[in-house]
Amino acid sequence: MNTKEKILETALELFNKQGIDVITIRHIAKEMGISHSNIQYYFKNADDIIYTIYARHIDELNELPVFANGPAATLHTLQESITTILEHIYQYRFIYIHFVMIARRMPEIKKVYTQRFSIRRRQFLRLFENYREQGIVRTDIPEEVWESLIRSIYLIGDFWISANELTTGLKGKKAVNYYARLLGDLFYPYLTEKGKKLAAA
Amino acid sequence: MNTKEKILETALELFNKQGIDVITIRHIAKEMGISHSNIQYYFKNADDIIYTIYARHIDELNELPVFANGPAATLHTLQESITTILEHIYQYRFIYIHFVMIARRMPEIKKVYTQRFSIRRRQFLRLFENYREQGIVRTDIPEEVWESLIRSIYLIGDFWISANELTTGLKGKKAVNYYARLLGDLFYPYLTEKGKKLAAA
DNA sequence: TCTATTTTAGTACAAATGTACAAAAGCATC
DNA sequence: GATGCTTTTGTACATTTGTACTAAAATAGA
Repeated sequence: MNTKEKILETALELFNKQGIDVITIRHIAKEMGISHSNIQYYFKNADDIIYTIYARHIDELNELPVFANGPAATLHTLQESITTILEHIYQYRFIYIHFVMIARRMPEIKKVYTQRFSIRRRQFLRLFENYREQGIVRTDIPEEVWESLIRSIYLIGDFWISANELTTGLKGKKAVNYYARLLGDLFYPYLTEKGKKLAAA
Repeated sequence: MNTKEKILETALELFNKQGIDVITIRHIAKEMGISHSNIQYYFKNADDIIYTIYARHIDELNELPVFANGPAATLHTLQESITTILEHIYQYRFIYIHFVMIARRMPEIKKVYTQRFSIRRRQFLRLFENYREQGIVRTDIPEEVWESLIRSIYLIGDFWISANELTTGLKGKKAVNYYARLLGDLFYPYLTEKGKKLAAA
């Protein structure tokens, strides 16, 4: 019904399927059966659409309990949170495939990203501390290695979409589960005996 | 002197600096002070140039001792090999920033990539086995976790360039060292006491 | 119903790009 | 110096894209 919403919906679909390097305002219009001028009425250009979609994605992520209330205390809720996040990312996968290109064209996106990372980094450090206190993870790991782990988690979180398209080629839920597990496995060698039991439970 | 070589050189420079979405044959020609028809004489189009550069990069990687003779036996030579590989990747960074886009446009690249991965995967599995026998890494890690580690290593190896541009923003050698260390740290929790001592030595 | 506002469509234009082609210039060989 | 091959240039054309502008259609409020 709502033209603006339908434009965003169609754009997301086409961007995900074919990429922002191929899809123009005119393609979106043709797909919708409207004139490209009509799209221009709502969005200045394709970048404007991309930015709107990106902002929506970030808003949705920020509304997730994990980010709103801080990371989950137990290993299982953490794994569930990861899966939920990856599901959201999969829905907006074109962003991640063209992340650098988008960030180059729209510096605000880079700024927002950097801010988010520094917040999430602190959340993760707190979480690890919590896990150490609970005896779930090892206490003999240097601080810098935890820092590296966080970086690696976010690197994988941001680029598993690209890696999947390049190699594994999984679709939808299968892709999400595969990479949620990959992120889980990243954690494995940090677990104590107690942690392993809790994770297996 | 050699026009063809100079085209490849200039193209690499411009692609690295500005991205393949911005740079066309005409830009490369203008930068070189020659006509675009001249470039067309050597390369059918921009994708042809990209493919040639990609092939050269892969050839260079394959000539590295790590891949020619199999992975390094000691932890230090492994770390050195990683650094060398990342240096090569940095030189050809545009490929990694646009990896999915390039692979979509040129399916042969995807094919070559997949083949390479399956070879390297086996090399890594052998290396881990070797390390277990040497008592450098833990023997209580499930097979699937080692598999996941390999995937993670290659995911980071392929996309640290993008992550760096998005967040850390390091240049040249600094970027290489930072991410070589990140990959090294990924290994840390797998090390035995003996392994840690060898790594610190 | 009339009017003003919002929404949609049509068109037109400049700039950029890929591509093709012919001519000119350079160069080596006879 | 003539000949043939390689390299380089200039130009031209169709297509695509972003952008601007005007007019028509739809809608809401009086």
